[in-house]
Amino acid sequence: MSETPKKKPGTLARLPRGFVDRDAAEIAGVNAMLETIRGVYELYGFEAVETPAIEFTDALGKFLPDQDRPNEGVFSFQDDDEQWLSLRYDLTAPLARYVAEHFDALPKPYRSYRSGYVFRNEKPGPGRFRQFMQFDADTVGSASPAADAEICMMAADTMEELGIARGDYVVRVNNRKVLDGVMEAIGLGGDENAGRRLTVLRAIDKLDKFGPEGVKLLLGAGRKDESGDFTKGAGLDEAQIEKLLLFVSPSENYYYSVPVGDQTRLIDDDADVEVKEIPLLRDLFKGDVRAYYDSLGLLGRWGHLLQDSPVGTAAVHELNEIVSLVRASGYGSKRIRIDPSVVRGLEYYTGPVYEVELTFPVTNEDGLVVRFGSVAGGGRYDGLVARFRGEEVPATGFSIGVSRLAAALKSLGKLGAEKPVGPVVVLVMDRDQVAEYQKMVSELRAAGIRAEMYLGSSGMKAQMKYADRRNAPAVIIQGSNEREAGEVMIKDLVAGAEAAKTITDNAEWRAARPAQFAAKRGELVEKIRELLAGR
RNA sequence: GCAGCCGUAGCUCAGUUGGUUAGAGCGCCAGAUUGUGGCUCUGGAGGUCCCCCGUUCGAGCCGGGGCGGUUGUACCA
Repeated sequence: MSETPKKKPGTLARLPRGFVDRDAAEIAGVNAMLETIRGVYELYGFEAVETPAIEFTDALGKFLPDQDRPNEGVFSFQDDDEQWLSLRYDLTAPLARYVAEHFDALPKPYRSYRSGYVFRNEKPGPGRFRQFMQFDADTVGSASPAADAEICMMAADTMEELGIARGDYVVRVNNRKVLDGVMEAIGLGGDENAGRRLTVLRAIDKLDKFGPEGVKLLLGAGRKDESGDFTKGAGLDEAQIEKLLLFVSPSENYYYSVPVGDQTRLIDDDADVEVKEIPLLRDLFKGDVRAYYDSLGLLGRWGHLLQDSPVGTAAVHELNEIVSLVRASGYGSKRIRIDPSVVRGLEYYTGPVYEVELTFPVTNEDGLVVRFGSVAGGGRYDGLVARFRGEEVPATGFSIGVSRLAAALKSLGKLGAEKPVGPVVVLVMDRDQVAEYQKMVSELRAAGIRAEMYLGSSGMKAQMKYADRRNAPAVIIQGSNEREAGEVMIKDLVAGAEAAKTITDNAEWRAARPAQFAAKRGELVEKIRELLAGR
């Protein structure tokens, strides 16, 4: 007795960082979300296909892990036969493997969708986890910008089906080849400048985060963050920076151009009216380059700036086609727009890239207002399947970050974050009557009503607390009194809680026993059904 | 990875110039109430003061190192 009982050391109940448990409310909410997304994709004619969570490491397009840091970025391990395997870090690379493996049997173009967990071995942050869910849709085997346009429209539809209002999100579109063309134009072409091009692209990607001033620093000498840490810049000169910023500065005018006869006409994005012809405009603004570009809108400006670059010109044409396709279907610039700051995945994208951004302020768990930013993204990856086959296979697709989007929907109140209604609980009043209680449960279950018998060993008060905690709609009480009368006592917990709000006195509370009624034992199922139907 | 801030009960946090047995609120469990959720009251359980080393007669507090968390930044297939 004198000895204090030492607590056994035991195993620490803890989760590695970047991983989360999901409770019933969360699962229900996300499942509803997945069903909604699936509905939109099916409507667009996409079909389901799934691949496993583990692939050969090289199939994911990842270099083999080196000895010292085999898990840098990707969770990897060696199989019995010493081949390297990895947990997938996205759903696109595995799809490319799938398509390549079943190429002859698949209809092409091949539209498919899939959802699942992906894994990244990196530092987690707010809204960033090491295991998270993605929902992808891809079209493989079509090089047409119509395939890209379709994905963008589907992305917009998905957001609205999920309850995000028009104007609270935007699908931003860019083209990797446009960026390549610009690099060339400022003298950053060629293999020897590959490293600097990367730095420049990354700087442009930060445009909406740091603004033009911050990007200017990153393109030049470098930038210091608020903790005092310094990020080295791209080291461009004033003229190059000026040109780049002119190129990527957003335009108030969302025009796109359509050929009419041998002329090109500008069409206003939203109003869908013809504006003016380019040759006229060029004369009008002679001498004022900025004003001229502004009047052209983004695509007009780009077309002009890139007129000497074949790649850039082709890219602008692609964007023009995407825009005119989505406009023709009624998707205005509030929903889908060209945005110069979209860079994305620096590795495998080869053409149009897109990103879905939420534009409304989100209040996080700590009550702070944060910009939520990107919840989905994708683009064209014509080279990915080619890694498995000799020939290039054009493909485009996008990926929704389900976990992130779920958090945003929760903040909007569009995700059922309510605790799901629990089962009807049959209390155990007398231990020797367990068989009878179990029979009640069976009758309810046979009638399709969620029900359970209390399986613990505590007294009635604890059983009531249990039912409360389960969010049970009702409990069934049968003690000796009721049993002798051939009855059961049914207590409506929701109505009871409501009634109790006005009772402050303890004696009254105990005497009142609100919202409960006796029913004949034979009418149990019927009465419960009525009670639940009243909800 | 780099930089800043922070680690005391399940949670949120007090804790004096370094000094006896480390506290509060909330939550949890039980009783008041033979068989009724809430309120109230009473009682109870719950601590490696993140870890290790050092300084000291003495460390939750001071010093060094590590680990963990968080924020910014980098990376993001």
